[in-house]
Amino acid sequence: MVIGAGTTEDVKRKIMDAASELFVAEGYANVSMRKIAQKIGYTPTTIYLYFDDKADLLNQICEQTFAQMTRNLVAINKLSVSPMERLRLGLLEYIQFGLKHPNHYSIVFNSVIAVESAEEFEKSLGETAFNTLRDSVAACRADGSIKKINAELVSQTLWAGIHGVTSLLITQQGFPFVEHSELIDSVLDTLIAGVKG
Amino acid sequence: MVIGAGTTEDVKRKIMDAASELFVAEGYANVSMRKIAQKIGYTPTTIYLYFDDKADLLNQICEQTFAQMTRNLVAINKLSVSPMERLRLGLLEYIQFGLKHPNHYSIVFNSVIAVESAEEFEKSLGETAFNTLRDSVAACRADGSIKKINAELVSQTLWAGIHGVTSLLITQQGFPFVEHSELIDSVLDTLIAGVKG
DNA sequence: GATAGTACTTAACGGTGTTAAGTTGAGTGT
DNA sequence: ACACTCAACTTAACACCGTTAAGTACTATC
Repeated sequence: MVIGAGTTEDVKRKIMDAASELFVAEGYANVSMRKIAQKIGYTPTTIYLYFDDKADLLNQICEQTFAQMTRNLVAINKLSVSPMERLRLGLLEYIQFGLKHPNHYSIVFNSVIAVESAEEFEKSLGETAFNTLRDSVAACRADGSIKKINAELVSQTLWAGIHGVTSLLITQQGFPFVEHSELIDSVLDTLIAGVKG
Repeated sequence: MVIGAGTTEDVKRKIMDAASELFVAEGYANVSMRKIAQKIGYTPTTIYLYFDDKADLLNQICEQTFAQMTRNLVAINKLSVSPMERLRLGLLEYIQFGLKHPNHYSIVFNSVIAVESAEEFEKSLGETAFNTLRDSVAACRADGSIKKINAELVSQTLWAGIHGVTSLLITQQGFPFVEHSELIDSVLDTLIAGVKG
């Protein structure tokens, strides 16, 4: 095949689509390579022609999803509103995106990432999204709406806060939370009030 | 055996101790029933005489661990310091306990808890620990150091914050965090400042 | 028409959680 | 002393899992 490349990519795409669908519907642990293969009419071994292993397949699916989140966050940072409003919108988008993709979110942020592969891994996924937060905080410091000196510390504090509420709402579904939007607003209010300094 | 009852409990204890040790050392996913059994010189099937299944075994181990956390939190709430100081000490203890038992913490708070069993589950684990937070917040409201009216909302907001930093420090080990104690202090300062109202 | 290489499958290895059925041995009742 | 019961534990197996080495079939090129 000379012009090819289309076919190979098509199969890879079909695998990722099928895996993603099962993954969202049944959760990571309940999705086997055999199930994915069966869904698209292939043998399990075929998947290994396109992905190193199950973790690689899942990582590529998550990377794809989180690339979308980063695009959303970058778009928000370009809006013509005050830096502080942009910051709040970005934090809210992070939470809402996590709640809309709970399985992906849990894979990326609720499972322990081995220290060895962390440097490369973070470069592609979390780090790029986190950079939009860094930018947003820097803009708030530049216009004086945040007084604290250590912008990195502020950014990490904010991340901890929004991750906390996102993660709890995903994992502790049986807990008697107040209404979700009320809790999310409260977390954002609290973080922003606390961070202004 | 007439006075017995000791033996049965001893085996159960041995299983839990062996499982807990492996669990902490190698992580949940890498601990098999066969490994646990081998460690104490029994056959894997013996474990099923004392526990429903692997999840039940792990849950009972986590329950035991988190009972200790609750005892620590209750003790802190009895200290003769101001309600606000007690609140902060309790929040700090939660974070430090999580970081000291990262595997247990991840099982309980970083994996999705099925909605069906959540009511009973929460009664025993999270709920009792969370109640110490509710008490502490109520004391702060009573003495005027927290002005916000909705104490439940304040408690849940605080939980989201401390869970966030605990969870991130456990799972995102490759991320270039500032020094842990600095980040933890920042999260606590931010939450408390934001929550006073 | 032989050659090379791509796309995919067959068959298997070593592992997993879990269960039905069997064994062993100690305590009880007669 | 002998049969019985019952608890504690094991043997053997089932149905799955992720993964890999080897093989097949087809297609494009020389």
